[in-house]
Amino acid sequence: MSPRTLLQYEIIREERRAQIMQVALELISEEGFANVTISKIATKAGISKGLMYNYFESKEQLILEIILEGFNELFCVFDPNKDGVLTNSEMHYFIDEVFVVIKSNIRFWRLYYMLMFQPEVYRLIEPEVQKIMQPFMKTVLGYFEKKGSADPTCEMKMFCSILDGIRMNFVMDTKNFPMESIRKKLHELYK
Amino acid sequence: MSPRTLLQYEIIREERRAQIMQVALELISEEGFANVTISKIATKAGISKGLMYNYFESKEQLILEIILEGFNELFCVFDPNKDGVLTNSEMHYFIDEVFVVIKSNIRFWRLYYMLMFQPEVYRLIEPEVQKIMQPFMKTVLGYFEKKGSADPTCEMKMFCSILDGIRMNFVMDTKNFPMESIRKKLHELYK
Amino acid sequence: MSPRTLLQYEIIREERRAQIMQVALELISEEGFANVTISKIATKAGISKGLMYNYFESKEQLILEIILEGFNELFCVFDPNKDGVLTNSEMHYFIDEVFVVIKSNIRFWRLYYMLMFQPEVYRLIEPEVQKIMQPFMKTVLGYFEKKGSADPTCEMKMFCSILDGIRMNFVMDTKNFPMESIRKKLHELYK
Amino acid sequence: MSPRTLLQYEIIREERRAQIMQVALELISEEGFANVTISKIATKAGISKGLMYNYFESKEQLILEIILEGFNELFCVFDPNKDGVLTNSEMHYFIDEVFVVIKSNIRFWRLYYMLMFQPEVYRLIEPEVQKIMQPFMKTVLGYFEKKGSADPTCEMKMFCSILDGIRMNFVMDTKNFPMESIRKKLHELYK
DNA sequence: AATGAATGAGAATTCATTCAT
DNA sequence: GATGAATGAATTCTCATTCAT
Repeated sequence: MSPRTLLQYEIIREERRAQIMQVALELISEEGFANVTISKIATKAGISKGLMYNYFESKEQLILEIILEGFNELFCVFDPNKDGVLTNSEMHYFIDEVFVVIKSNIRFWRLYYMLMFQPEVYRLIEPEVQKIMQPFMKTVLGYFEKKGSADPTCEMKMFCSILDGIRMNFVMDTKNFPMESIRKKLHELYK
Repeated sequence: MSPRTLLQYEIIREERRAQIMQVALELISEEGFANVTISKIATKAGISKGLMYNYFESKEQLILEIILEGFNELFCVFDPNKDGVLTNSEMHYFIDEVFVVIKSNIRFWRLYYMLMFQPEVYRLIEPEVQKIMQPFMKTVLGYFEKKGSADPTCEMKMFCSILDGIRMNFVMDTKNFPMESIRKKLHELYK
Repeated sequence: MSPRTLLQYEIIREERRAQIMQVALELISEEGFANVTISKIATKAGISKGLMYNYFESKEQLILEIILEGFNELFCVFDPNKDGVLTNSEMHYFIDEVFVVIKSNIRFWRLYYMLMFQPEVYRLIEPEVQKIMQPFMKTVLGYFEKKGSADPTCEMKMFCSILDGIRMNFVMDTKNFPMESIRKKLHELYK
Repeated sequence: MSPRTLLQYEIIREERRAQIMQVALELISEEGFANVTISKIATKAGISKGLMYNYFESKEQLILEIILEGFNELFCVFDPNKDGVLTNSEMHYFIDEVFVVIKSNIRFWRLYYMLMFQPEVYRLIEPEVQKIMQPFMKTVLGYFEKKGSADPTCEMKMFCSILDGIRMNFVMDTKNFPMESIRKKLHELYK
């Protein structure tokens, strides 16, 4: 029989990669970081340990790729127009998007906050995080400057902290967190 | 010299315990959770590995005790008067205290947020966390109810989220976080 | 186009085999034994891992075939005439040939000495080595006997040792070894 | 009971280290390089795998230490007087010593020649080898210069090659190599 | 003939914990 | 109380080999 075509191999690879990343994200999200082993991921993905290394160079790389992919998905959302200037209505669109994004990817955010507090892992992703966060923060800063805030930097940090706090509490206890009213409250706060 | 009394031994023991816990907290805070071993703690504390087990049943127990002690220190602060009712000025005293508490024990809070996102560890401390947080949240809830808030639960969750967000960003990047202006901002927000 | 004949297939097959062996020899010679994997050989040879097993039963077999083929190439040289008797001038022709042979296949000799010191691999090739070396040694022994040496066996072993030492030092540091003057020195020694 | 004294621990450590190195050298010598695992060494030494790492940082380090210790034992022999000048009688003392040294440590020399042909391992020990070999070669070079040799460098390389060849053939087949007559032959050669 | 995904056995290494002294 | 040698289970990672296509 003839061998698989390159395309077929490519498809298999992409599916497997996605599957492994998915499974790894689930496991980390559920069992915490330290308890997830290559073995567990492989078992849950229904493949052998060895095959993991056909798709990812190392456990570290796998984590890195999961987190980077997660960030990449956020990219478009967090940069609504290219001039980096937020109008009032865009600010509120922004806030809504924050809530959409977190609700649609709880596990990623759980992983994100896990990593934030693991210095040795965070160091790995810091550059990427900065690359995404910086323009976002700059845009927000610009917004407060334009509004004539007395201390725009403080306002911006406050805004980011509030978002972090909300996200954090939401991923910690998804069921009981009143996301919808919090969203409204936030709109009100930045009216 | 006369042999030490039982009391003296007890005091020495307690000091040793406290020292070990202190060292462990420092190490975890600096090097992250996964990289701290019993060996490192023992070395930094100037004792042998074996002796660690004379003071703490297991590594898990050591962590648990660190976190519980940290919470115990917060107890008094977070329950200013026994009726659990906050006046306006008490609320602002409260806010100030939050900032004092975090600034005076950054490492503890770093550990706290580390553990928040480690499900299997968090499970261990959850009861304690609840025991401390519940009265606090109830008090805050009462405050917003008394103020006639339309959705006091949401207000309370928002308040807690904001505090978490601030603490989190502060412990993540202590040097650059504008703690003082954020504190003022917060007072303003809850005027 | 007409399909290839069986003969053509056979030729292609042989060429492929030879190429794989060549590539393997290069890799082993450059990167050492332990670091050469079937994967690397296949990649460098431009074929798939799987196909390797179409040409060679196992990694061990591949090594074996490389070394045996190397020896086969030496056969003719080391047995200049069939009576096994060396005249004086043949002895010197011999010495020259030793130098020609080693210079023309440094990598093979490097592999040869690698294997000499890997008992478990050497065991595999020992019979072949013996089959080639024995007549050679016998011939050399005869030479010294005919010359009336007091201890021809010792002379023969000495001669072989010297050759080994020269080869070894040459393959170890090809660039700096004064091969030509050593060759002359050797001729002088056995004048 | 009182704990062991520092001296007692020191003694235990030194004995264990020596034992492990001894066992490792034997195993490598008998089974070849690639087939010796930490597991095998531990088992033969009657200890757990884990304990190996209490004594040696890594497998690589263990090898390195074995080879360096072997070289250190040779140091004194290979530098008979400090001026680095060999008289005729010293040269012959030298030759005798070469034979004494190799006969008394066959396994070390087997390991040495194994390593010579493993580029990736040899790189590790090359500096040490050079440090020991260089003065030796310089001394031998001086000897041939003083004797008025036409090409002292070539003479020196030849001398080294012969020694290598002899050592190599001896460790390869200790039983059948006529060491004593070869020694005499060598004396004769450099009369 | 040809591919490369997949396997599985085994390698090095780490570390919480135990234990004889 | 105090030590650190010793254990053993678990972890990451490698690679020769097989196999469906």
